[in-house]
Amino acid sequence: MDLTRQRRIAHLDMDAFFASVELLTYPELRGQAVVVGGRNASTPITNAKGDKQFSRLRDYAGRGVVTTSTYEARALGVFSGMGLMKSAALAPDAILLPANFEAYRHFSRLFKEAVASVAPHIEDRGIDEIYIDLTQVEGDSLVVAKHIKQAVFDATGLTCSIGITTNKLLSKICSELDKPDGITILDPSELATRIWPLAAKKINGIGPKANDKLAALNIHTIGELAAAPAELLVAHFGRSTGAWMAQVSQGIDERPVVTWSEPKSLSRETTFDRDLHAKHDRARLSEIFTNLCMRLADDLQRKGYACRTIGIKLKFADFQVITRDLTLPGDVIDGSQIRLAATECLKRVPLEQRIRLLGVRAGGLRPVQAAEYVERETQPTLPFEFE
DNA sequence: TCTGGGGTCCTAGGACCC
DNA sequence: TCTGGGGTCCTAGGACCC
Repeated sequence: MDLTRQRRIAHLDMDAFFASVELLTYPELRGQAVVVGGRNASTPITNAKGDKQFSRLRDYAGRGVVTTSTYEARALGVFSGMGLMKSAALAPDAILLPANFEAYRHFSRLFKEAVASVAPHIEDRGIDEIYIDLTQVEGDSLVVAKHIKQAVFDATGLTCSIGITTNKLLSKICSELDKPDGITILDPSELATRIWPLAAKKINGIGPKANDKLAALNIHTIGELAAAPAELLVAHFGRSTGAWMAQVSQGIDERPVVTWSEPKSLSRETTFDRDLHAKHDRARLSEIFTNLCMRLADDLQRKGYACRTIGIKLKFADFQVITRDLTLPGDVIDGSQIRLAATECLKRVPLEQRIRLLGVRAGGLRPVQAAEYVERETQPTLPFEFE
């Protein structure tokens, strides 16, 4: 293999994925502002005449957020991550559908299989996006991109957007440039004209905090970042992040497309319908806590991992988040052992404030075949206390 | 009327060992 | 009594991503 050959990397992003899957189920909603989200959002009801009754954003009450929205809803200012109550103020007539993750996972599998039939070197980046290494794939980039998009559409009825460049960084930026249903192919020589004018936060890895810090240095675009002295960036962001920023602003990114990696942690968490108090709502909390541990144990068993570190996460009424974890002498996999370790963690948390969210995490994962269990004393099983 | 759930990676201090 | 440096593991928090 010629290692000096320039790579050809694609980033593929499904267009408004969850909302688009819902439109396959409810084609009558096409062209309308539709929002997916909210745990307690109600599924459409079909009346005696066969008409479907969709719930509207204005009827929603609760703590849910927008998981995704159609382009029509985005035009009204409704974007993912926004509280549903706030989006209801912007688009009261928008249709609200509950998230159906089973369906999304199904279509996720379908589109990834379709891409794999054209180009098998794929890195999974979540439910709705992937990187594809096209270096060994024959053919013109535009032709290959069209071929992939057609395969995805034939398998799912869904559209996607693709960016093709020499690396993951630039392809990720490019897949967004012509959304939805677009193809953007960029040659490294076009860096200054097409990438440098873009906002610095378009770089994957520059989030709200880093963006604010950059803005304070009067750096707003990728071009301004590229023009900034590396010493300035290192002084403000540290050696590693500063050097990384200097690199990516020049369009440099050598990260390979990684087709598989072992998971590092699994977790389950839940936000309550109302904030709960450690004392007054003790029974309810204990029940939820046990449930999270059991679901986590179930996830571990289903995926075939044991774990050695158990952690908990609490979010209080004021949104302060704390975590505690405990590394055990041996691997564990069953719910009651997880519950015991999580209870040990919980003992180290001050519980004066009302609690908004509770989570349990398993870290230090090992495939069950490689797990090492240690002898333990017989421990009481349920019920456990929440304290 | 605020703000979900599931992940990864990084940093930094302290313990502990050589 | 005082003085090291390096490496790894554990824990807590935080930024970021989808």
